[in-house]
Amino acid sequence: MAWHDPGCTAFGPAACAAKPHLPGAPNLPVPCEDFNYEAALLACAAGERAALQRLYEQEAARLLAVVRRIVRDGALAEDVLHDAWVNIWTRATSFDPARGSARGWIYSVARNLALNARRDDLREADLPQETLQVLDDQASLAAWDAVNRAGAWADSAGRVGHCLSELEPVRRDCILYAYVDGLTQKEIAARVSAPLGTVKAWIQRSLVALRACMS
DNA sequence: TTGCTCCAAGAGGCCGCGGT
DNA sequence: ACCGCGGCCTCTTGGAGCAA
Repeated sequence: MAWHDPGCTAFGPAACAAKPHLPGAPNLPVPCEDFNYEAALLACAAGERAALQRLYEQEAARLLAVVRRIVRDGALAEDVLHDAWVNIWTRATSFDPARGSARGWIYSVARNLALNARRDDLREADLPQETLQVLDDQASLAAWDAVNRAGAWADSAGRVGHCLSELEPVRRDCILYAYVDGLTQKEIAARVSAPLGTVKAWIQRSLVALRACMS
């Protein structure tokens, strides 16, 4: 699944078209804070393919980061994400705005698929049944959390953005390269033209600073 | 052909040293 | 005290070799 419509074209494109990138940030799609997820999802349910494209442009990068953190495998994450978009498209009609936010629903779809993929990997390792049950419980909790606490999640994401903006640009880049783009520390060092040891220290200290800021 | 084991290479986290 | 830098250690992953 690959669309090539650059930039943010969410509902009300004028509202976010002028939104600037973070200074020096990686070239990621620009998420729109006022993106109407519910309208996009309902449009998907009505068969409007362009709505799925807008959702993809809005959330693809962040969903990939979330999935990648769960499955811990880049190629598998992309497969999971592909399945997630298919599910979002085919199951959009089952979304009920009365039961939770559209964004929470989207993340619950992706997260459940990611957890299932990870569980399948672990099952291949012949894990005890009780461990698998725990993973099932975690998947249920994750879905529940995503649907019922979407507001809190958004607040948290906002705090992350604020705390990231407090970091020096080059250090913020390192964090984004590592945890959004999935680059290795070696690749990051090459990209920011800094010694590997320095990049390691920057990431380590920036994470400490982020934790302190978030707490 | 498949499955298993071993090993080398790479990645990331932690820590210490030296400079400012 | 803080920061840049690099080394060390641990863990993961992928490939080679071998046996069933």
